[in-house]
Amino acid sequence: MSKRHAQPTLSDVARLAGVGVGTVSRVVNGGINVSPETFRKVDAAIQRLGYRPNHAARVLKGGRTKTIGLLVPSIADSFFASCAEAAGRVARLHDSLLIVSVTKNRHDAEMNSLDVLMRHRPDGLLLVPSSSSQTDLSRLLNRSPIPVITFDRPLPGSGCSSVLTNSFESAREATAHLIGHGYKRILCFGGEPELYTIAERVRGYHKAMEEAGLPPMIDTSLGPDASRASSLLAVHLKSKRPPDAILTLKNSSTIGTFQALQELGVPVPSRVALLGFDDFELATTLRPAISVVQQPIEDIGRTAAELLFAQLEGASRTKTSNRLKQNQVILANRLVIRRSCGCGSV
Amino acid sequence: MSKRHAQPTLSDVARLAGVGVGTVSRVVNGGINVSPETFRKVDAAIQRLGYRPNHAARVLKGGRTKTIGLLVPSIADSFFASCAEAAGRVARLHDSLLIVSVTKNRHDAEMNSLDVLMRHRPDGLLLVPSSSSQTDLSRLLNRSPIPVITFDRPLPGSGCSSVLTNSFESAREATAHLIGHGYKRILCFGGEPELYTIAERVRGYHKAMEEAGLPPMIDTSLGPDASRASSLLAVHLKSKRPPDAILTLKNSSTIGTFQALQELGVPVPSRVALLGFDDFELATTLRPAISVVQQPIEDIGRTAAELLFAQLEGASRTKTSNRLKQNQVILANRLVIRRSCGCGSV
DNA sequence: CTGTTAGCGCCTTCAT
DNA sequence: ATGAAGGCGCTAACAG
Repeated sequence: MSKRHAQPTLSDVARLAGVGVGTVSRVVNGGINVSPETFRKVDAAIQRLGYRPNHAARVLKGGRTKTIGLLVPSIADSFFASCAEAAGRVARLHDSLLIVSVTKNRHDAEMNSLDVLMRHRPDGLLLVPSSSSQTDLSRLLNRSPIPVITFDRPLPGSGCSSVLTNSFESAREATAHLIGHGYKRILCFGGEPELYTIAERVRGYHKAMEEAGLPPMIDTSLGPDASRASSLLAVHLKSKRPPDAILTLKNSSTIGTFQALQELGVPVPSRVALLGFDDFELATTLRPAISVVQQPIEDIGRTAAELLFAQLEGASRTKTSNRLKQNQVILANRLVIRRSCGCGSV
Repeated sequence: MSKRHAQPTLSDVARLAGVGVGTVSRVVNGGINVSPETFRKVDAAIQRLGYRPNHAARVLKGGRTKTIGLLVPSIADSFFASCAEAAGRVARLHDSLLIVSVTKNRHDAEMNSLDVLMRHRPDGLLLVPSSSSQTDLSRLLNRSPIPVITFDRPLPGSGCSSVLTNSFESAREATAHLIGHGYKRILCFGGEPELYTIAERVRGYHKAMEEAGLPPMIDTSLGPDASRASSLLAVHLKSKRPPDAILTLKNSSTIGTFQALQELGVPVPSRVALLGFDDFELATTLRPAISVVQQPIEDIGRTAAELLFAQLEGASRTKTSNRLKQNQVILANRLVIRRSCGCGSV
């Protein structure tokens, strides 16, 4: 250890233990073909020096980095945070760590983050693509030799497996539930219609309305945060055909809509019923309790990570990775009925 | 590129461009001392091959890993998720990435995660210590040459800088506010009294009660989740000295307490007032709106990260890191008065 | 300006 | 069972 404060190396240990570096290496990696006595000596030296293998050197030598890249719109968002936690658990089971970066749902930030991320040579990548149709993203991913799983949204044409939920079906089901209550003027309300999940939900809503012979009312101008909910809804409520029910398209829209309704003094569900996408902690505590379509958040993150490690292991032992690569896992959402849709109240 | 699918290396690029590896290296690192024409040639080769520097090799060569370790109790917790997001932003400004791992507030998991994390040789560490007094943690940290900043909680005896909030003072202030309302039987309610922040808040509560000549009522048996809030509160409310106000000690306790009160049919604030630690998104939407002590969450994460990078840069240019190392940043909490404490209602 | 070379720390043969 | 040596991809130092 010539330099001050430098971490001890294999040869430091070897010198202290009076053996060769090869022997120390063997000890570190399980100690096969090492005599008990030597093992003891070396181990003592390791402890005394506080030796830790240099990860970079191992990686350079050709090993895995034991890291998984996680690229999500935001880490502060409860949905993605829970996915991340679940994925992290799986990663740790595989002795791997998560390198996290954010896209803000913007293509430029996404490409940039991805570029930085890839420098670190993660063994695999968990990705929530900001858009479904970025050919440069697909090309970049295709050129890279590591497996990529997208979740929450697919990336068509990239050949990546995806973990999704049945947004279309559950939106249709949720809308049908509202229709079953007798509501005729059901507003489909939210923002970011360019996102896959939002588009699918709008499609499901549309289908259900169509099947019921009801005219669709769609407003996806709310934006990523729900700050404009109140003014937007005020207009809707004053129009000639004010909605008698609202289907909101995501977590923040649901909350924003409820807040706006409360602020505007609109009784829920008697004047306007509410049914929203994504469950949230206080949904049962608000009055009325909010009916929602609940996504299996933990399952999404966990499944995506499991799929990734399956490909990682499959790739190292066989070349039939094609079957795995075509996988598309669709998880089922659950309609959780509480009060805001009109159920339970007279 | 002999091996299939292997990433191109410097020498691959050099060969294709017909130059030496050194020249390619120069181009990659900014292109100083390279003729425009050579630069162009090399750059073209880089593009064509899709070359990316091998991070491991650079690190092995002695460079920074450009990663920051982030070790928090949970990443799904909104408080730590927001801290992480803020820290991540700062990290990206410094061209670094976040490696995230969780402790679950358990010492064994913490040591384990730390061990795995340190293998990756992060340039620095952002840590929320599970306990204030783990000598083995301090020892491990001291032996490692990288700067460590703790946040939310200090790690006395480790020499690490910390970013904290004034839990004691703000709890005292919050309690004083409740006392000012005229409440006499103020219950201090929550769980995990072994955590620094909780202990400090209890201390602040205690101080305020003492100053007012009121007998303290403290129950810290709630546990990490607030599942037992309802049964615990039922007992308190049926006792001879039922509380007329409650100070909750953290986010989940506040929410759990509110839910329990609602469930038990206890009117807030008329029968029991509520004031809680940590703001949350729906605090203004609940009825009554919840009064809280609001922590500057983003600032905590950001400041911790900034402190870390300051040390990182300081260390590389001078040895006067001691002054920096003694830093202890205390951020101010803010008492946000809404309705649940009794303000605004008649 | 550019090519060559010596390691960084580790693992993996290959001898012994 | 152990030691010695080569090379992973890169940067920095030196030679031209």
